Amino acid sequence: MFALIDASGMYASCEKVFDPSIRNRPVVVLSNNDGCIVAVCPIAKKLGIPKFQPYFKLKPKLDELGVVARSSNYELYSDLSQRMMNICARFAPEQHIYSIDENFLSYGHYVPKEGWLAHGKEIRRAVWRETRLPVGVGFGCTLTLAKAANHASKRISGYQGVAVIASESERVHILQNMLVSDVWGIGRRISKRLALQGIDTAWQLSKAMPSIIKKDFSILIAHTVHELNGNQRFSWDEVKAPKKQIFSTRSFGKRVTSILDLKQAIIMHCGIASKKLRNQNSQTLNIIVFAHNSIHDKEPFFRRAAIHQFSCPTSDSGVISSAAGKLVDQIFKPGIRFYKAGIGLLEIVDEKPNQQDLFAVSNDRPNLMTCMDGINDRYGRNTIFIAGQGIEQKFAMRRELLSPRYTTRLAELPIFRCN
DNA sequence: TCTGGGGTCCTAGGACCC
DNA sequence: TCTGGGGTCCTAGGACCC
Repeated sequence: MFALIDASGMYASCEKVFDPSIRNRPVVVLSNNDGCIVAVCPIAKKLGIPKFQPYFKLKPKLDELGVVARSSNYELYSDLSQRMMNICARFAPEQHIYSIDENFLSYGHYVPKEGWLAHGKEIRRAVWRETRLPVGVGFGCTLTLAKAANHASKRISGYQGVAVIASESERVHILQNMLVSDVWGIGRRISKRLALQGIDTAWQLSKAMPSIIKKDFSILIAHTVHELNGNQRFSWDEVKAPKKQIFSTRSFGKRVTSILDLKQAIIMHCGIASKKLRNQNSQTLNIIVFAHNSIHDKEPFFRRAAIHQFSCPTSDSGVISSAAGKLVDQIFKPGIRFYKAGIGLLEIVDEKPNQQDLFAVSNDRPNLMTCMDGINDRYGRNTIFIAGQGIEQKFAMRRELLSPRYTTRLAELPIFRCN
C-alpha cells in the first residue's frame, strides 16, 4: 500500500498559521517577483480565483473581493514543510518527498491494525496538531491510485480529508467521480484528446485498452491505465531515482543589462543547482547557461545559450561556477534588457568516489563542499557562498507583500498579546 | 510606473556522419 | 509501375507537475 499526503493550498495555509487575522479571509500567495498567483486557500478557491494568472491583471478583482495577497515566503514554507514531512515519516517505513507540499509513503505489506481509514485520520490529526497545516491523505495500491484517493479526500464529498482505495467498490466510486484531467499524468492537452474518444472520467480511462492508448498517445499514458486498475507500473525506486537534469532559473526583479549582474545571477544559480546535485550524490558532465529578454517587452526576442563539457564529472560549486562565468561572456550582448537567466546540469551521473582517469584531473574539493553544505544546512542557506554571486544583488526579486519569517529568524518571531 | 513562476522529462526533426 | 538506409547528436518545443 502507498499513501499520498499533501497540504491543501500549502503556501496560503502557511501564511494563516502565524497570522490569525487572515484565517477566515480569502488568501492567495504570489510567485517570485509577485508575478503570478500560485496558491489559493479554500475560501479564495470558492470565490473562483484562478491559479497561474499574472497578479497585476487580477489585482483589481482581488481588491474588490477583499482577498489578501502575500509574496512567496520560501523560508517559512520550507521550514513548515520540513516539519510536516518529519511527522509523516513517522507513520511508514519509507517516505519519498515529492514536492514542497506532497509526500508518498510506502508501507510494503504492512497493514495497520486500526485499519487504513483510522490510520489516515491519525496522520491528519498529527500534522494538524503539530503544524496547524490541513492535509489530505489518500491510500492506494499503486502510486496513481494513491494520488486519486488523495484527490478524492479533498474533492469528493463524504471523505473529509482521508480516502482509501482498498476495495473494488471504493475504486469504482472514486474513479467514476473523478475527471480524467485530475488523473496524475493527464494534463490539459491529453484530456482534450481523450475527450474526442469519449473518455471524460478516470473510470472511462481505466476501461480503455492499454495497447490502443499506447498507440494513440504514449507508453506513459498506457502505464497510467494499468495503474488505475491496480497494476503497478510506476515503481517506488523509479520515483525515488535521482534526477537526470537539474535546473535553476529565475526572472529578475528588474531587467538586467550589465554583464556583472548577469554573472552574479548565474553563479548564484550554480550554487543552488550544485547543492541539489550533491544532495543526490551525483555529478555532472556539462552545464548549459542561458539568458533571454521578455516576450512581453517591445524589443525583438533575444535568447542565447552556451554549453560547457567538463573533462571529468564534477559537483564542486567553484568548478561549476567558474565554467559558467566563462559561458556568460559568450552569451552576453550589450543593449539587451535581460529578463530571465539560469543554468541547467544536463548530463548527470552517479558519483564515483575513486574514479581513476589518467588524463582528466579533477579539481573538485569534496571536503570543502561537505564543510560548506554542513555550515549552510545548520545556519541557513547562503551563510557562506561563492563570492562571485555578489553580496548585494541589484536584480533581487520583488517581494513587496512579504510576511515575517516567523520560524527561522529570532527578530521575526510572532508575538501574540493576551488581553 | 511597471508588472507575466519554476522544474523535469520526452520527442520530433534537423544536421551530420558513413 | 514505383521505388532510395541507418545511426548519432543536438535543439526547440511540447507535455506534464506543483
